[in-house]
Amino acid sequence: MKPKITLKDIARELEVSISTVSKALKNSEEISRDTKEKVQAFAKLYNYKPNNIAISLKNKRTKNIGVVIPDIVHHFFTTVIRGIEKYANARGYNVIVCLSEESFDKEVINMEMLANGSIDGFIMSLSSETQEKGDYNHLKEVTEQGIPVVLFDRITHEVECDKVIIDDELGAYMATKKFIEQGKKNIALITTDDYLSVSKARTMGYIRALEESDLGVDERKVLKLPSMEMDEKSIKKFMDSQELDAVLCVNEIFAVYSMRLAQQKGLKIPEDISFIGFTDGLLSKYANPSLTVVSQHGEKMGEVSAKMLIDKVESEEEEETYQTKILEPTLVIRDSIFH
Amino acid sequence: MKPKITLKDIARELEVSISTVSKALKNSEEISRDTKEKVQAFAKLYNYKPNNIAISLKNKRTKNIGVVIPDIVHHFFTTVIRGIEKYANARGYNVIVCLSEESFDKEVINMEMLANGSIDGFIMSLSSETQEKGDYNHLKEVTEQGIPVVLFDRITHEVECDKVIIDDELGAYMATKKFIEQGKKNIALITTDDYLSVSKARTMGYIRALEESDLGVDERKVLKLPSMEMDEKSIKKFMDSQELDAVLCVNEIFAVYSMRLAQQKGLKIPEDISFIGFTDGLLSKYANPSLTVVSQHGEKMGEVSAKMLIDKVESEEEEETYQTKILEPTLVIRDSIFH
DNA sequence: ATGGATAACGAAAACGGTTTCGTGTTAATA
DNA sequence: TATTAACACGAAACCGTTTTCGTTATCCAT
Repeated sequence: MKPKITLKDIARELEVSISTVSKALKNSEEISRDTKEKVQAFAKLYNYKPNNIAISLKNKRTKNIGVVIPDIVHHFFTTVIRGIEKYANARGYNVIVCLSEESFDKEVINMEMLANGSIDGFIMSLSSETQEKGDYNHLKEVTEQGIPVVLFDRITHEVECDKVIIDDELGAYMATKKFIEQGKKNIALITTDDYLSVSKARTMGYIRALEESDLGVDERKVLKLPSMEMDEKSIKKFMDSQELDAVLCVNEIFAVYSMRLAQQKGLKIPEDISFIGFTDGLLSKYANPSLTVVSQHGEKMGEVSAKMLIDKVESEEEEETYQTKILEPTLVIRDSIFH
Repeated sequence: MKPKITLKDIARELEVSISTVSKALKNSEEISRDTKEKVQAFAKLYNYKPNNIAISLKNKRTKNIGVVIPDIVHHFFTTVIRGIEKYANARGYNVIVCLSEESFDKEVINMEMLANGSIDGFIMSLSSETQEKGDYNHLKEVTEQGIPVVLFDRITHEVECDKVIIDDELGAYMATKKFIEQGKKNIALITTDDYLSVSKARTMGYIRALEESDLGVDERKVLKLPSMEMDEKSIKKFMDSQELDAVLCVNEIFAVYSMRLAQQKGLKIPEDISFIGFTDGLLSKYANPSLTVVSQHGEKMGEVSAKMLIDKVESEEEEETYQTKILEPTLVIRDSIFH
């Protein structure tokens, strides 16, 4: 086993001071050509690499960014992470991923762990429990310490920080409008309780589209589940209780499942009943029929979030000005609606 | 903005030395009750938390583990990460995720970045490019420096380190045998080139099952794609070229896609043709019909990997003894085969 | 009064770097 | 020859902890 070599080791071997070695490796003008060459050759030979931790301590910069998300086994979050990771990596940053698993306590603990010097900033999406409680003190504490935070997707307006969201209201509006244009009359919505910021916005978009049309909103056509967890019984009961010809769902799982229920009843998709979901994941692409979705552009969202965070981390000024970037959703047309 | 408070700050305010503060906070016997209470009260009041970086430098322990995987937008890797994260977190470790994106160079760069003090050990799954090249020097360098490594799923025997895999050969054997038991005669395999360790093992299991039966192996019934990337044309051509009554696929995407091809030809699943895939993801569960799969137990795999790594990191002795854990795959029966 | 034990605390080194500010030597200039 | 500037390098502080090893002061026994 050959352990890592340090500046001190090089200094000792070459009989110069540590400062000289440090400067020589940085090609400082202060050091003579001779010495520099000697030091650099020696360093290369023994594969010297500076210790990240020591540099972090000195610079008060870790080049790590903390990502705290509710779940990783959801396609959307996964793509966001990929976007963050790609962008951050290109700028020399590493990504520390922590999962809150929709739990307020875990979110708090994770943030506290990371806030003590492990990271330069946070990118996060709130757990459902946090949004339900409406308690954002852990976020406020972090921002008060001067640690930059970027909130994405599941955000709150009670914390002053940068934010990145897609226009969920618009996405739902576009989808609902599409149904209306295609002559659908009984358009249902399967969503979750309003405390989830995204569900609330999507519900509003659905309502706006219907109110703009002659159809109007029928509350019986809206199913609000307690969470994003799959709840087969409630969906089945809902689907069985009425005649529908279009269903908008806040995620792809609900959509694919309700498509199957419709198929089991012998309905033809999209002729008898059409479906649109949120999240452009594998499921949508390979479902049968393939599912039309409102794409949230997760990877783009991750990229934008990472850029905002790193820009703030690296900016000298302490501007207290925060922005909210709103990305446009797009409709990815597939076979679950008319083309 | 109130910046983080340090030992030095407390020492100055309370007019004691830094050492005294440090000891007082650790409840050292050396310090008088009075002083301890004073210090602890002050620390609590100002919410003192030790700086992780400083502690890391001192202890030469970061409490971070590096996870390097080819891709994160694959259900299997995602579940592994979740397993790692849960276990590591419970033991006070954070997880730094780096994506190689199936690229050898990125894998090398990521490892070099992390190996300079940022992490206490690696958990990784090899990129396809690395397995294709067969160049494992980056892994060897890391282990030579005394940094523990755990390889999972996509492993190599050329590196001495702990390993965690599922018995891919057995998984494919079980699946193929199931087809045979159900009277299937023309059993195809859609896999990738043998350089991917998992594909090779699965192909071997498929072959063993067939050879044990009267059927024997027909090379025309085996499709080897260049990578795990979806290749619709090749699969379509393969499926159209012959009469099959069962198909085993090395992932769920290939399986779901070929199921759809069969359905388009008017074949009934599972009566006319049955399907089994690898990876128990969303797709399998919500496909229509739902897909029978060989479950790889990703979360368990992550947990086991994390346990092995952390145990090694925290063990004093430098035992040079490595183990390979082989997890048993299980068949998750769904509607794409007879029940 | 002297010696030793004990209690309570501080100084300083160490972790591995970066960086500021000398300092000694040499060579050029007055 | 004396002064000075340039050159090449080293000492030391610093980042925030932990930890070892003193160093006082007090107290008790002799």
